[in-house]
Amino acid sequence: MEKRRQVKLEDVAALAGVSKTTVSRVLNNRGYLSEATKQRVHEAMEQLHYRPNAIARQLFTQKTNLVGLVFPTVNDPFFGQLEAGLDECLYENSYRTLMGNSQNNPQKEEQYLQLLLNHQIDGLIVGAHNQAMPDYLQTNLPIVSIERAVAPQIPVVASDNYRGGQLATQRLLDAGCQHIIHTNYPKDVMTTNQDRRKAYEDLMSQAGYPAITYEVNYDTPMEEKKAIFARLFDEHPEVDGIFADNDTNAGLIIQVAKARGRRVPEDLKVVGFDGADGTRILFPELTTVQQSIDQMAAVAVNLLEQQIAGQTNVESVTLPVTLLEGTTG
Amino acid sequence: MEKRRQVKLEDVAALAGVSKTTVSRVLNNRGYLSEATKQRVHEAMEQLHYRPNAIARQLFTQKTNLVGLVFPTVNDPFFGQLEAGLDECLYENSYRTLMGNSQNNPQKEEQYLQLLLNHQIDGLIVGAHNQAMPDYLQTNLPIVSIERAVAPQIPVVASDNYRGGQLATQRLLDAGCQHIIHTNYPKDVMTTNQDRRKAYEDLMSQAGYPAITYEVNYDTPMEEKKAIFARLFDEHPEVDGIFADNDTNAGLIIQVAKARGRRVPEDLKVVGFDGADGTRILFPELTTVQQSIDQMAAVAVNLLEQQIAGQTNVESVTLPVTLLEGTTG
DNA sequence: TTGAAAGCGCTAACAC
DNA sequence: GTGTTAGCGCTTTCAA
Repeated sequence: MEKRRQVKLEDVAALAGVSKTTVSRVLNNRGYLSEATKQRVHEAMEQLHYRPNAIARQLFTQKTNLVGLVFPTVNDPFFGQLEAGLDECLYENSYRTLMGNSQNNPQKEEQYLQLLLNHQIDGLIVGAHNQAMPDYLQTNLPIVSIERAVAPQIPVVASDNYRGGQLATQRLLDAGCQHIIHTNYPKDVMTTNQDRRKAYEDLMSQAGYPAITYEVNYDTPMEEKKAIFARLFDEHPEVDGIFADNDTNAGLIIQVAKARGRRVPEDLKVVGFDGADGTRILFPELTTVQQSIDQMAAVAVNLLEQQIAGQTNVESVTLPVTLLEGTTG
Repeated sequence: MEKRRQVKLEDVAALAGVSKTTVSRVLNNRGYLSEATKQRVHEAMEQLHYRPNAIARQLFTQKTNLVGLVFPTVNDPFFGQLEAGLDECLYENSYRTLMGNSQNNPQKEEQYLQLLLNHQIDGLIVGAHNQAMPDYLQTNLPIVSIERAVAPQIPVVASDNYRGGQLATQRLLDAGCQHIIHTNYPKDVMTTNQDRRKAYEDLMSQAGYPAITYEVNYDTPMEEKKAIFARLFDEHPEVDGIFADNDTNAGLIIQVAKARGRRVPEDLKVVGFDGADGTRILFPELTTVQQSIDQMAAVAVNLLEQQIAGQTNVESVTLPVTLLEGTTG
């Protein structure tokens, strides 16, 4: 493959009849320069279509302005909105975004992290939903975690999941449900979703009802998820309310329920969790607990900025949730 | 800010008692090396937790293994699935993904492109939906476009949009609709969506009906979109069928219609376009034209690979679409 | 089978 | 105001 010869600083210097230093100064607008020189250099740059080589600069400055994002997938209303928000906020702080979709595969997540680190990223925002917590996260690389406890010293941005779980469960209880079932990740998955379960269990216990949780992992294929929900209805035909830990599962559950002749909300009430914008457009009827997704993104970037600026003891942040009234629950 | 001193190749060399060259050779598995040496070097690397600096390597090799993605937003069922697919395919080809959400803002798109180019990316995949076609796209950087004609020499991966438009319109005609309205981008937006409109217009003309298109831009805020659709119903109360150029608009239209007391599909039939997985979960009732999104991603990466490998005359690819039977149309 | 030295493109002391 | 020079961490001729 032919290597295209790039216009470099030296070429600009030659054309403008100055030294590399001067061009560099013009480029970075540093130091004293005569207007005439600036002018000539700018002209030379234009003429040659000069574009500075970020790699070379990065090698020197040890700063890449790159932030890595590691999430299960971007193909999801919640993560999609979140990553779009992160990208936007990072952009405003003049960072570029390196995307890594781990597909909830621990091995892939590790590989991604390795690669991102090799790329000398300036920071990392993680929200992958698995247990892999490699010890190279123990570097002093600025890291922010979203909805997931990674390590003690890493700040977490999360919704008030316990409160969300309360809102959802209470809503179903208020609607008169007596047999409420919950869906969530397996207990060993270290995500803050577990707080939603905790709230559900506490409220059910207080109300004197049994708490039953069906476990569905993030990377469970869709058909398999449907099979699990079908089993739910087989094993618990008395179910009259379901608190799903995310809207996608809520949608799937409603599909399965309807296919079995259950009417929603007459025979079965369903409350979801997330309330992403995309979901609101396609499925506005869904009653759900809405997270402040855009705010999460903004806060996360802010916490990362703080760390990059050298601040230590960056505090975790919990954000409020609201119940969104639909017709399914 | 204190600069963390990184372990470098030289440190490994010192510890292993060999030269930098040797370590580099071990790293890249190149040249002849005695097993004993390899062993010692590997041990030293482990001991020091050595991680090669990709930036330094990139400066030399002029290859970053980075591919830029420029799309309007990742917060959308279609683009979300597409970018997730691209990221996955690129990952398999050992490329990392640099994300750029242009928000359909030409200025932001240009800035993104500049930044991506400065980062010395190895290739670019674009699907932004605006007219900005900067002439620095005329570099010999490998580029693939998705669903958008950028420049003659840049290969495009697109669905058979004309066929899709036919399928959708014909479906509505077959269902007995006589007043079918279409939504699409303004005519000057250079996207292949215009082929959907063309098909609609051709079929309407053949059937002897007038063709009416309401124009909605990608970046139109949601409330404004709703206002446009409300206007649609005001101006054309006789409408009995709508072919929306994407599922999100279809969803919005159905919301507006229902709010005005129209029953779908009894009073109004709606057919969308895209058929992304996420949409299928949340709104399975929607009749829509499904694009082969995952395949688009795979093909796009393949075309990019071809260009990176030095191949010229890379051909554009058109992919098939299918009508997905729902209950709304 | 291994090492010395030059250089990728840029920046920043330190001179003048 | 501007230039000289060294060096960021790595790879690769070329020589031994």
